[in-house]
Amino acid sequence: MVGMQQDGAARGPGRPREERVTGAVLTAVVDLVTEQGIGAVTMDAVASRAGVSKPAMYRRWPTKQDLIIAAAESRLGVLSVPDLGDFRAELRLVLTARLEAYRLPGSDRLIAGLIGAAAETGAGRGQYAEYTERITSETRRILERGMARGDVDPDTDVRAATTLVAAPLLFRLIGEQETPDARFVETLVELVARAVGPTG
Amino acid sequence: MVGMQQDGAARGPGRPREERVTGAVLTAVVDLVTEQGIGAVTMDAVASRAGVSKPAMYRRWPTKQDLIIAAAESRLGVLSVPDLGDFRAELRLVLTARLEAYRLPGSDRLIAGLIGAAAETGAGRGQYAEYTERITSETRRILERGMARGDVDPDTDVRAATTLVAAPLLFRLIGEQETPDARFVETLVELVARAVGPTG
Amino acid sequence: MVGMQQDGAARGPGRPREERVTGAVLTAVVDLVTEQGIGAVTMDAVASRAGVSKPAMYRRWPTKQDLIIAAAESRLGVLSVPDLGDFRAELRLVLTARLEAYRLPGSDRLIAGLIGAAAETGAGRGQYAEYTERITSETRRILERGMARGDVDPDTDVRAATTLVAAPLLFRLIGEQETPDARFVETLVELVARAVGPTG
Amino acid sequence: MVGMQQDGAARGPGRPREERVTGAVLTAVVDLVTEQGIGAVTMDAVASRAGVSKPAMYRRWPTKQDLIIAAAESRLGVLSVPDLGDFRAELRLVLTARLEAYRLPGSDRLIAGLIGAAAETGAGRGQYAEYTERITSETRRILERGMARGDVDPDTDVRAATTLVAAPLLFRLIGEQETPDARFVETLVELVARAVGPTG
DNA sequence: TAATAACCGAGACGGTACGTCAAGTCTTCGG
DNA sequence: CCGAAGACTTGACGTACCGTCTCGGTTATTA
Repeated sequence: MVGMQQDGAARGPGRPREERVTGAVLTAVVDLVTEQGIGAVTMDAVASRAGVSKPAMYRRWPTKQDLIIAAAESRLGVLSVPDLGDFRAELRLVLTARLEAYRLPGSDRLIAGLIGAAAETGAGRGQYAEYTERITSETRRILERGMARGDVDPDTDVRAATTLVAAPLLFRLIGEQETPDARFVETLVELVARAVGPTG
Repeated sequence: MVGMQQDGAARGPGRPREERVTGAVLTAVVDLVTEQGIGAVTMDAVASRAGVSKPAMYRRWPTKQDLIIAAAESRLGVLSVPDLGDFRAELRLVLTARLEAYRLPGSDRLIAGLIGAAAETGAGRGQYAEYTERITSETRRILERGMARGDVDPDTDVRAATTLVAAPLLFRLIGEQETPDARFVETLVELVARAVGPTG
Repeated sequence: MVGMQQDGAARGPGRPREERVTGAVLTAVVDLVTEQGIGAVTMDAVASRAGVSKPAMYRRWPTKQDLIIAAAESRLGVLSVPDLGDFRAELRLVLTARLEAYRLPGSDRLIAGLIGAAAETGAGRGQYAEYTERITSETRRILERGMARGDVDPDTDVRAATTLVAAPLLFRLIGEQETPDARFVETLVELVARAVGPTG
Repeated sequence: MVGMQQDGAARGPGRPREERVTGAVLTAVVDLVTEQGIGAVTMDAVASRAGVSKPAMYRRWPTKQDLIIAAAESRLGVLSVPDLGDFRAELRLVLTARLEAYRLPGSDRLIAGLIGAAAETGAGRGQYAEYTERITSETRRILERGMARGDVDPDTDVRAATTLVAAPLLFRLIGEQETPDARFVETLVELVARAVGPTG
């Protein structure tokens, strides 16, 4: 998270932050995006909807971008894929997890808003890259595991292959403006497996 | 284009629009984005830089989003790939053309701005989808040609494969915040060719 | 009038001006003021309502102020009071003529607009003063006639007295926002007659 | 005043308005009018000159008209004339007070702007009438006092006489475009005193 | 128990951009 | 040359949003 206090640390003096605020704000952002698009995500609108004051928000997220990123992350469980002994199966698990996140209502607009927000400032770009990294890292791990195991071609360019896996779902959601479905995931698994599978 | 008059049509009464304005404005947008990022693309700034008045701009593009979309489109030549007798070669040609467009300075910011702009209004979405269609249509054609020719698996899901081709370059540019290079294109050609190549 | 061609003069080459335009425009101004206030008197609105083009208007009245003054004048017949042998009677005639003009619907707004228009530019001020002069000149004449005749105090300051006569009707209309009536005129005649009547 | 908070009242929650803003803005309006005419009274210009933001101005005065009216009012001290035992003397005092206000530089343009502003909106008219009321009320009072005392004709129409007193100074300033002087006031005192003095 | 420190809602603040509107000019076509 | 139609520049309008700050008050930890 961005700008959040550590939990276990010894709390300093003064009134502690109300837990209520953080949750209410993130929920308000997601709801507003879902119902009315990111155009409706105004700091004032979020504050009003969450029943919270603006300073309380800015204490937690120093800019709007930070808030939107946090809201997007709150929809994306951190994924950890165990070794299933099979590249295809692990790949299917990764993509299905992403699919589920993308199928939540408003995800498309939230992510598009995220991209737009990152584009507006040079400042927000680092945080956005970090966000992307989180999306791709698990894919990289299963590719490497597959190479070690032998069901992925050992000559594969891992970074390129990772991009190949991560991009299509997002492109369908944002570029083609269409919510991806399970069939699409299944097709992708097949295509990617053939692309990086061991040669002949 | 958005809101532009037909060319050959008989002109109505009144003073005709000055061609100069349209070109100067689109150029100004692209230049501003390139030099200072979309944050600098203010309607006033564009007007000032193009030596044009704001009302003249709003007559052509009713909102800022429309203007940004039009500017992005003005950077994208319509691509037509001839039959080269080989799927790999045609695929390389398509991706290289896209690569060149993306390597133009400021393309990343322009496209990110485009996504953000489209996300802000329900209105802009149709135009954005149209923009995506232009990116993907040629790819679809060469896939179909390949299937007819026999160097693409006849069972391939064409739409899914199209997405697989179009997405990674864009993801690298926008998501990973990195300008793609020729090596990446080469790797992609190889991966995609193996993914959709004839089985066995 | 301002900026109008002489009538009898030898006309130059080219299409002559249509008489229709002048009348239609002045009527449109008065109607718009009456119905919606001077806020609605836009050059475009007037042109549209009169079924006339803007250049045609600007050929006749070089600025908006000129047009408004012309419209105001079109409501104010030039007054000429004959010698009635009695100051009170002549004064009553002058004030009644003004009363009738002021009672026309929209007169208050037209005059207030006139003042506002004159205030906006140093340029319009001369024309406005000329307009005021036309209002006051007849009053000055009957005062002088009364002094000669003997029913006005020969020591009267004519300019001050003229102001005393001209001002109250206008003040009631504009300042007190109330349409003056015949009783008010009668009272004014009495008050003014006592103010400037022969002493002793 | 227009839209201003009560003084003694318990203040509501939230950051209180800065007193500085109100004063600085009114001063800026008066200065701009004085130096360059009401044509120069732009909301942006006022804001810039007062060192204040536009929204801060619009929070206090919802339209430009309201601001101009408020600025005009800020130049008009509330007048209270004591019983001097003589109608002429009290009348002279009232008119001299008005004269001084009108002689302040820029008063003519400020008042003309005020009339124009009030004319543009139905909304502003109430406030303008209130402004006029303030000008005339003290005159009404001294007339009534004079009637009680006996140096004013008991049959005088008080409202008409009030108008007779208030109007000429303003007409000279606005209509005749001339700053009134002490001699004019003296002449008016004499004329009005004869108009309403006891008969016979 | 008192002081202190950080929190809370409410809402005003400066700044900046938005999209609109009006005035007055200019350009095309046709009469 | 006049007319209608409509685009053009200039410049102001009133609004919206961002991120900050100032209030009066509350809630915890420390002295």
